[in-house]
Amino acid sequence: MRMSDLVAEYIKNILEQSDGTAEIQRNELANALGCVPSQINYVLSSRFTQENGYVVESRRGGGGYIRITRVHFATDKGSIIMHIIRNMGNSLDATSARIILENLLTNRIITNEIMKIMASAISERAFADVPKEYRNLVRATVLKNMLLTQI
Amino acid sequence: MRMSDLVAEYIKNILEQSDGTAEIQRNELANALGCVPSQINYVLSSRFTQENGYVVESRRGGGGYIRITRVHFATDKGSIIMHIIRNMGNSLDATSARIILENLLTNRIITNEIMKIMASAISERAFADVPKEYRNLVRATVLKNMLLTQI
DNA sequence: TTGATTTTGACTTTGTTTGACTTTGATATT
DNA sequence: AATATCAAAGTCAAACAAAGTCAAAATCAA
Repeated sequence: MRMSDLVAEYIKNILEQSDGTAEIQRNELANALGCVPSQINYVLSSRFTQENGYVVESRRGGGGYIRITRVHFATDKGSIIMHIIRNMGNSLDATSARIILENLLTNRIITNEIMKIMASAISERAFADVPKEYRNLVRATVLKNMLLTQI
Repeated sequence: MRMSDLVAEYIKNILEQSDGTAEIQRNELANALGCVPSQINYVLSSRFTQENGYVVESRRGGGGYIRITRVHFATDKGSIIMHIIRNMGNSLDATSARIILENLLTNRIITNEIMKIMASAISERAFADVPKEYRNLVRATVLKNMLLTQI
């Protein structure tokens, strides 16, 4: 079996047993499974993606950690949001973003207040400092991140 | 748990219970929590900053003390948020952002849900596609935009 | 056989902890 | 009043403890 699959399985196991959240230490885990630490990063970025419903947070320095959270989308709301995330692609222009948010509001998946926060976060104005060629990429990533908190 | 978080929590606890002001003795506290005295200074300078609405005063010598006060120059949500926006500058690293949001939550200026949305929108991962030299600029702009919706 | 995926490791960045040394204020001593 | 002593807190840089990045090398699959 591939190392990366082993790592993925290991993390999924923790998620199962803890109902959705796994907090690991990169070096420790790498050591336990007998791989280099950066392998963990590879697995996280290739398998525990937003599209698959995972949120990954981390902190460096003493007492650092990597936390993987699985959002489970059994509800209507959840599957609608995941559907959007999966179909969004990795680039999103401002107009499409607005339409997505309006639809979410219309269908009462998110509240008006939350819609406004999200809209403000991914507006053209918010990305004024981002070089043009990256804006739509960032917009997609940021929106996916925010939507994942709503499941 | 990190020593620094422990110290921060301890101080915040006192602030809660005393409605806004904590007076400690550095050596005593360090001793009680089992850390070196300068750790306290580290925590104060990294977590209880002016931008986050804390004032730290102290006195050396016999009978010395450190007093931490939580201040809200304004009492309404709007002015507190405006104060933060004005003092943020145009660049903001992930750690400072985290601390600002944590403090907004602690002081009940924003709800937990909104804190999470904002945190997800400005996390280091959300900006993975943004060239490094722009990330902190974007983070500041995005956060300001989101905070403005809360006024 | 060639393009995608995985593995590896050297190097970077971030955040925390520690301790030696300095400064300041209060109190006791001359 | 001047000085010595003691009891705080402050500073700063080095050591430590994580995680992240990136690209080369190895492997796999079509």
